[in-house]
This record gives sequence, C-alpha cells and structure tokens, in this order.
Amino acid sequence: MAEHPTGDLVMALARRVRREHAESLAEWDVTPSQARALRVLSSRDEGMRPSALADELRIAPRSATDVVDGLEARGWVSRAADPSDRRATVLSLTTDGRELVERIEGVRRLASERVLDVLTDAQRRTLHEILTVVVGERQ
Amino acid sequence: MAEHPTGDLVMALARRVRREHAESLAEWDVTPSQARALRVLSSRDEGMRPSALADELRIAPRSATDVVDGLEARGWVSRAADPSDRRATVLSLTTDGRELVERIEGVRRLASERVLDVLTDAQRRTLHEILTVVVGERQ
DNA sequence: CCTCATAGTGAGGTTACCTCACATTCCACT
DNA sequence: AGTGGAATGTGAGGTAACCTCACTATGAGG
Repeated sequence: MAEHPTGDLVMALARRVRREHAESLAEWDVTPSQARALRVLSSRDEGMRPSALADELRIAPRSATDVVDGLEARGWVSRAADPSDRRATVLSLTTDGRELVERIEGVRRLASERVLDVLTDAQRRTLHEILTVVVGERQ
Repeated sequence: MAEHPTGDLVMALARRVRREHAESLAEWDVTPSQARALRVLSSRDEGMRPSALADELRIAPRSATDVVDGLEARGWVSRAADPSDRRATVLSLTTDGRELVERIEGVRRLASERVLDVLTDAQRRTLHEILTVVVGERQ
C-alpha cells in the first residue's frame, strides 16, 4: 500500500523492541516505568535525589515520589536522609535492586538483538553508525 | 560513558520523533491516541467498524468505543448504522476529519524529516533500506 | 426456534502521569 | 539575628488511555 516513510519504520521498529522488552519485564513483575527509573539510578554513582531522578525521566517531581514508593516497596531502592540537607532524600539501589538491573539490562540487550537478528553484520554496523549520527546530535 | 547498543539508539530516535510529532498535534488539540485512530480510519477505504479499528490499534474493543466517542465529539468521525447488520456500526471520516488527517500526515512527515536532516542522502537511503529489512520481517 | 457467537457499550478498575497546596529547610541579604 | 524567597519532598485530588466483566441486541447454523 502506502510508501512507508523512514520515520514510520523507525517507529515500527521501536514498537517491536519495546514490546519484546516489556514482555520480559513482566516475568519479574516490573513495570516499564520502574525499569526506566532503575536504569537511571544505576547509571548514576548512587546518592541520587528524587528530584534529579524526575529530571532525568522527564516527569514531574511529584511523580518521581510515586515511582520511588513502588521501588522501595519492592525492596529495590532505599531512601536515606541527606546529611548535608535535611530537606533532601538520597536514593540508592539495594543489593536486590542492583541484581535486578543487571538482569533487566541483559534482556534489554537480548530483545533488541533478537529484532536485529535478520541483518548481516555489515548492515548492523552501518545501522549503528547512522543512528549514532542522528542521535548524537545535540547532547 | 556506556557503549550505546543499537537498540537504545533506535529507542532514543523514536522518542525524539514521537515528541516532535506530539508537539505538533497539541496545536490542533488532538491526542496521540486520536491521531493513531484517525490514521487507521483514513487508511481503510471507509466503512470500518469499531471492532476492526480496535484490532488495528491493538486495543480492546471497549476502548475503541471511547476513542470513537472522542473523535465523534470533535466532529471528525461519524457513526452510521450498518444496513447489513443491525448490531454493527460503520465509521467514516467527516470532511473535517479527512482534512485534519491530511494536515497531521504533513507534520508527521516533517517531524521525522527534521530529525533525519543531519544525514546525507546516501545515508538516508541506506537507513531506509536496512530498516525495511528489519521491519519487513513477519508482515 | 433454540442455542451460541458477535457487535457495541455501561460500569468500574488500573497505571502513570499531572497540578496545586503545604510543611520544612536552606540561603542571601539587610 | 531576622526575614523573605527558593527549593525539597509529599498529601490530595484529577486525567487520559487503557483494561475486564456483564449486559443487550442481533445474527447464523443445526
């Protein structure tokens, strides 16, 4: 039917990766929004504040509270008082949380690899290269 | 920092396209879910049923009712009784609806073009080709 | 004509967001 | 030292876009 513009192809591919990934997450009863938060938390060298997390996730600070509530309830994240600022809270991954992140990272990689499986090595390298150019722009 | 896997690059790119597109939609006060529905409706040669729409959007039939409610309230879609099956309803775009779809399609194209602007023509062609391979798999 | 499937929708729930208001606490300046 | 303004996190309450379940009206096959 219609000529598929490149943008549509990107969206279709992203949708597929997202679905594969979400399916794997369901196994551990982790929501996508929790997975995103865990990922951000593990990328920082600990001691992150809820407000900074919100910023990174591009959600309102108030919403970060809810996400952290969920993560804390599952024992993946712990809140501690910031000694240098009594208004603030510092978040850190628990051992369980760090372990979970590792496993999630694994399935994430698998999910996209499974989708990109149909490409030759050369194609995959070229794709990576081109995407780096597009995404690399502006930060 | 971390080596970005190709899957992550795809997701980042998709996120950017989606945001650009969503911003444009806000101009006409159309929600993303409405835009998706309008797109499906315009792809069929009219006379689509809510259940078929739900199927295409991968949402529950009940949810399609709500989406159609919204589209009808804005005067973009009309419901009519199916003469061949009195249980069924046929949906069709109004003139306003069809006009809106056209404009949305325009900004969608612009949004992804703006994002892919940094590529050379050759790169863009290669990207399109590779994505076609990946996405083309299994319908 | 009786049973069973299908089309659409009311009722009510969930998730992941949002804004607004508020108590604390910190910071800069007078 | 004191005061005003900004920032931190969170309670309360709202919304969009989904969901399931139950129901009515209709169709279709034995």
